[in-house]
Order: sequence, then C-alpha cells, then structure tokens
Amino acid sequence: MDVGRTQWTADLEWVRTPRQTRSERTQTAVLDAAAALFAERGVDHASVSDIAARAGTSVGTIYHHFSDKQGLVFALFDRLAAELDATTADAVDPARWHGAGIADVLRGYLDFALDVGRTLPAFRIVSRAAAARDVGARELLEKLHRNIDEGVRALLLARAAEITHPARELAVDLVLDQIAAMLLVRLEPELRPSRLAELDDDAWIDETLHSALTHLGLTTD
Amino acid sequence: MDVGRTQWTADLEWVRTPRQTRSERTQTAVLDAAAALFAERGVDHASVSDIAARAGTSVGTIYHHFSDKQGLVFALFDRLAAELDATTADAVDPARWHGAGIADVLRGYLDFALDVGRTLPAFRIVSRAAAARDVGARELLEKLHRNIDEGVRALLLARAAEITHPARELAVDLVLDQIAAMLLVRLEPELRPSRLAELDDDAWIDETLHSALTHLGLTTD
DNA sequence: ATTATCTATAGATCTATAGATAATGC
DNA sequence: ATTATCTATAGATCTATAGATAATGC
Repeated sequence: MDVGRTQWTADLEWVRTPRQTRSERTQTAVLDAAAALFAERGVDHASVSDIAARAGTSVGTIYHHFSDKQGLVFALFDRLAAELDATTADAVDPARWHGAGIADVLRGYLDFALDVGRTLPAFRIVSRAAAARDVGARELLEKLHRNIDEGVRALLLARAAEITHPARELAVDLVLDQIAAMLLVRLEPELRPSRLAELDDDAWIDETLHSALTHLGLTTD
Repeated sequence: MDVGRTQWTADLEWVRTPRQTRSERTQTAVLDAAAALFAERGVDHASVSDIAARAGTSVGTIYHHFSDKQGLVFALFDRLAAELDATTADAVDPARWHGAGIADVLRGYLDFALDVGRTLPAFRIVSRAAAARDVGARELLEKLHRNIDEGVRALLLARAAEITHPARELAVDLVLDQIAAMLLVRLEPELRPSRLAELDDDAWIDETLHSALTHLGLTTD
C-alpha cells in the first residue's frame, strides 16, 4: 500500500531541504498558494509571481526553494499524492469494514471519493500536469490509482459470496472502472455534461450504486 | 437536431468573410494546422507562429483572417461542432436503425463514438478550451451533447418493449451517462488510468454493452 | 557563517499590429 | 480598387537569475 514516493523524489532536487523553521513555513505557504491558483486557473495560467503574491512572499524566494516552476508542480503533486495515499490507506483498511456488506463498501467508496475529490480540487489538475511532463510522475499517479482500486477490489472480493455474476473478478473490475469514470465526470462536469448532474449527491450515489449492484448480481438487494 | 450555430456565430466576427478563393484555402489550412497542433500540445502550448508555420503561411495572415487567437479557437470549435453535428444527425437517424434491437443500437453507438472520438482528436481539447472561455461556446457544447444523447435516447425508448427495468426512462438515462463516462476515459486514458484500457476495442465494447443491457434488464439477452 | 529574503532586471517568448508588397477579380 | 500576404517589430508577460540585505541558529 506504500506509494513508493521515494523512488520518484529521492534523487531529485526540486525542493531545497529546509535548514530553518522559517523555510518550512515558506514552502508550505508557497505550495498552498500554488494549489489554490492551479485549481482556479490551471497550471499554465498561474504565474510564479501570482503564486508569490498569494503566498505573501517574493519570486526570488520561490526560486530559492524550488528548482523551477516545473519543480514546484512536481513538489506539489508529491505532497498531494502523499495526502491522498494516506487517506486512502486508512479508508480501505479491512478492519474498518468489518461486518459491512458489498453495498456498504461501495456506498462508502462513492461517498469517500466525492468528498476527497472536492477537498483536494488541485489534485486532478496538478497530477495531470505532472504526469504530462514526467514519466516518474505518470508512474506515481498510476500506482496511486492502482492502490485505491486494489484496496476496494480486495474488500469486494472478500465478500464474493454475495456476488452471483458468473465471472466475479471481471464483473468487479468493470464495476470499479465504471464507478471511477462516473466519479470523474461528476467531479469535473466540464469534461462531459451529464444528465445525472442535476441529481443531488444522495440520489446520484443511489443510482450509481444500484447499477453496480445489479451488474454484480447481488444476492441481497 | 439542428445545433443552432447561428446563435453563437452570427453576430460575432472572429473570422473575416472570404472575398477571394485564396482566402478560403488559407483559412482552411490555418484551421487544419491549429486542430493538429492543439490536439498534440494543447491550446496554450501551440503559439500562433507555430500554427502559421504548420499552415505554410505567416502570423500576419492569420491575424488578417482571425480576430485574435481566441477567435481562432472559437472558429475551429465552430467548424468541429458542425462536423460532429452532421455526423451525429446521420448516425441517429431512425431510418438507419430500422429493424435493429437495443443491443444493436448501443453497439453501434459505442462503435461510432470511439471512431469519431479518434477521428477528431482536436474536438475534446478545443471544445473544452472554448467552453472555458465563453458562455456561448459552453451552451453550444451542451446542445451538441444533448443532441447526441437525445438521439440515442429516442432510439432506445422506441424499443422500450425490450426493457424490463421498472423505471425505463431513468434506467436509460443512467446507461447513457455511464456509457458517455466510459467513452471519455477510453478516449483520454490520461484522465484516469483504467484496468479495462488493456482490452481491445471489441472486448471493451462487449463488456460495456453487457453491463448496459444487464442494467436495462433486456428480455432477449 | 549560513540560510533566507527581497528588489530589480535580463532574456526569452508570445500576441498583436504597422506598413510595405503582391495577387485577385469586378 | 480591393483583398491578401509578408516582414519586421512593438509591447506585454513570464521565467529565472544576480546581487544586495536581513534573519537564523550553531
């Protein structure tokens, strides 16, 4: 479940190692500002001096801490990935789901994913920008998604008795992919206008869940 | 089924009306070059002089024909939208589907959408850029999607006898949304890595189709 | 002494225009 | 005569650095 960040980050020097407490504060402020601006306007439309202004520091200081703008993007992605990975690891911990059925697990997943997606609006934008620029970032992103998928997949397959679909594993894979795609469109409606966008979260979750359960052929409906 | 382009384009002057045959050739060449470069690198990373070079013309000429870079984006979106709309209108013509069942219609839709999505790779990028910058473009894009959805929806509901799902219309809406989301992720894998990405088109269509038919509760399976 | 910060600016890039020259078609 | 094209460049913007000044902590 470890995301292996070290692989990607270890030998790279986008971020200066802080020697003073001040440094950490500044770096955090810069990353926060970047996250906000990137989420608002996208990476290309947020200039380094915009970020400096928002962080209450100067352009020179940003370049003292980060190798270049790309390094700032990577460092931010790294931070967001670590956050997401920690939250995920916690959410798919089997102990947490003791006694829960497939319907509970999937509902929990949908709930969780919507929540995280909205709490970290910068994640999708920054991860995409990083992945487009660097293979390591691309791999990290894939690993991250795989971790989530594997986690939920394990929870579902541990409850395979509930599934009547003849090809259980394939059915589970399809359902997970479908849910991921639905979540993407729900979180970023500008990608593809959806009729279901008008539903509120609860109704949307009910519909999506119902479809998934039907496909799996759940014994208890 | 008309997309109402006039609404958006009529009084706007992004494009100079051609007075010579030469003009049309040039405008076409510029739009073609822009489409290719935007699809390759995105709107922000394709400069006007890149486009001029690729089109075999000059920057000055581009600005003679188009109001500004944004106007070029809008004009291109308009052209792509018209293309897509014509293709769509043809594809969802009820006459074309005489004698076909729901499974045939959905398979045809999946096939068609994959094909068009790959033939016009610039469409998604350009439509997104245009929609992000202008309300009119946003509305046009929504109308376009609505046209596709309505077209397929009508074909399905005309075959409602095959559907055993208690709430037919809702079931159809959900299925259409799900398919749209799946198509998006299939056509742009960088948006969200998918396990099903490894399947070839035929297998992927089979899976997606099977899930949709199951949800609708098709009488003939 | 070292690290962090700021101001000022060089240098690159990109959008858009001015002005001169060439081609078109009534 | 009008329309289209090209070259050259102004002007804006943005990334990145140089160099001076201030704060930190062994």
